[in-house]
Amino acid sequence: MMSDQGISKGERRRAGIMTLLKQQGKVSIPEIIERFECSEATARRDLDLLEKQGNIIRTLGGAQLDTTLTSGETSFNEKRNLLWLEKEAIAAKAASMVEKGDIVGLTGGTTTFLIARALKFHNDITVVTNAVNIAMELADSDGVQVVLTGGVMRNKSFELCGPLAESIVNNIHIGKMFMGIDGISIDPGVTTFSELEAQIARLMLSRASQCYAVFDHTKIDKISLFAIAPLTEFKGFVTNRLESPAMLDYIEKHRMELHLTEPATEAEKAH
Amino acid sequence: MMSDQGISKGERRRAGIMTLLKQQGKVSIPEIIERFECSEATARRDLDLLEKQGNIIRTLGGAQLDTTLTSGETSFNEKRNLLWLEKEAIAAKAASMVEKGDIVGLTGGTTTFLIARALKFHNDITVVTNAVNIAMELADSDGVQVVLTGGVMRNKSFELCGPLAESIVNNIHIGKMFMGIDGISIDPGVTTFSELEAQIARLMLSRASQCYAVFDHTKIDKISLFAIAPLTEFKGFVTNRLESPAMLDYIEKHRMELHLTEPATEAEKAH
DNA sequence: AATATTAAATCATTAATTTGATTTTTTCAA
DNA sequence: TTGAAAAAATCAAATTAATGATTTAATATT
Repeated sequence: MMSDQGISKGERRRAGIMTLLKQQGKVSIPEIIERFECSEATARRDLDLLEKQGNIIRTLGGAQLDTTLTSGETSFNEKRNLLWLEKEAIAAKAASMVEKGDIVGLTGGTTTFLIARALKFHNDITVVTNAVNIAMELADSDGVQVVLTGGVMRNKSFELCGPLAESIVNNIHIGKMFMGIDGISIDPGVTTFSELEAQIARLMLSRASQCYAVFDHTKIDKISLFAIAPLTEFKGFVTNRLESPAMLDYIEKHRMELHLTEPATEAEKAH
Repeated sequence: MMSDQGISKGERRRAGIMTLLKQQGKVSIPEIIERFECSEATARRDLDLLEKQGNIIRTLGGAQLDTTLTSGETSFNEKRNLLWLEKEAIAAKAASMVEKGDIVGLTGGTTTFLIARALKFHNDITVVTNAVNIAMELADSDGVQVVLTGGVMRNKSFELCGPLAESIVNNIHIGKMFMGIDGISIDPGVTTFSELEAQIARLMLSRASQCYAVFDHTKIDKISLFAIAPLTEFKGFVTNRLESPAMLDYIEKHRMELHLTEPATEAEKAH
């Protein structure tokens, strides 16, 4: 059936809960169950949702109005595709490291593409990239200036490579650089599948003040065909979790930054 | 499960339709069906929804961008719709001039974008362009190597300009070049709206063995703000019709080529 | 007017979301 | 600690929304 004016059963119920809350300052779960004839589970879910929207504060057995009327929107959500979710979290983390006025470097890759998407609504930043799809993603963003390295496009991967690309990269300076990679391990360091992409990545790295490798945990202790650089070339790493004690040791010993999106494990905490 | 930051299938499809529209000014229903692998019914429903949101205007067989916001003329849309067919014809004619092994240059613009689309299934050619959307269009084409000039992207027009772009263009050679323009007349010659685009166009022209200006008849005897080059710099012109006797005279006298997509009028035949 | 094309309307099917029942884990108060 | 209450997690049923196939009406084009 068509939703009348966009008011679904659930929305009506949650609106009712808010009315109750405004009337009495707080509500209990049993109260909601009785009043709206729903299960305990839905009552909880409604309160969770309202809390996520920043309207109320959960308490034991119910909820109360948020007295601090600062409407802070906290909307971090769960999704089906775990790896996608993790990449989005990694991208968000990386994007949060970007500040006004920054010159941000992005290589090609899924995670870096998501960083670009996250940067879309930043203001007064410049993004330097060799990925055509990243440039397209940022094309309608007013606050972001996009500089694309030229070069020959690798069909299907959207990456610009070759001497022409290199000649441009040699003429620019990058502030914070985020590099998408295919493998990371202590010994060869950071690696990738494609020789051409490795070369341009290496060059961009050399032009950047600070370079961070961004990757999900499946890339850890994996070695791809072509080496980009040893770990020591990097300012730090952005990933969801890093459970390898050896790598944690290495990162700590070399005073490199580690940005994690998931709650730290015992091993990680120890460092 | 909840999807709130996650983009639903339908939303993604409609966003894709908007991107298509921004790139090409219009879309057809079959185009949507092919591109997004959906039924005719959903394609229609999507367009209806987007129209309801005020973003686009439905036309017979598809939709086009709402241009009434920028130009208040009522009949403008019909004109534009007609022009589309002519631009496609012009693009097809230009594409037919391309041969195996050619190095083809394309500036930004609607007509040149359509040339790129027409070149998609050519084999063993190289396309050099400063337009990001043209590179994207050719990204999945096996027989076409794409070389993108780097540079700063002009947001919304997808064109790469500036010194970086120029430094790359200075290092390449173009065989047949097709230039999109905003105005053409005997006296200042070929002109365009944007200074930056004029400059990069001028440079590409200087690097090309043969350069053709491509335009529809509404550009004839129009003069835009920035001059690119006098007519004599061009090997020839590709358009739908050219009814100006003075320009016909001029073209004949200078032994330049004229490629028309519409049956020649008496005036044109006389030359 | 006749034909072909496009649009609208309808309905069955599929996909997605919401919900309630159940089980497991966590938290709180003694 | 331990038991009771609350919260979270899990799963299947129910509801709702989205889609595609089909039919019917409208519209361009000749």
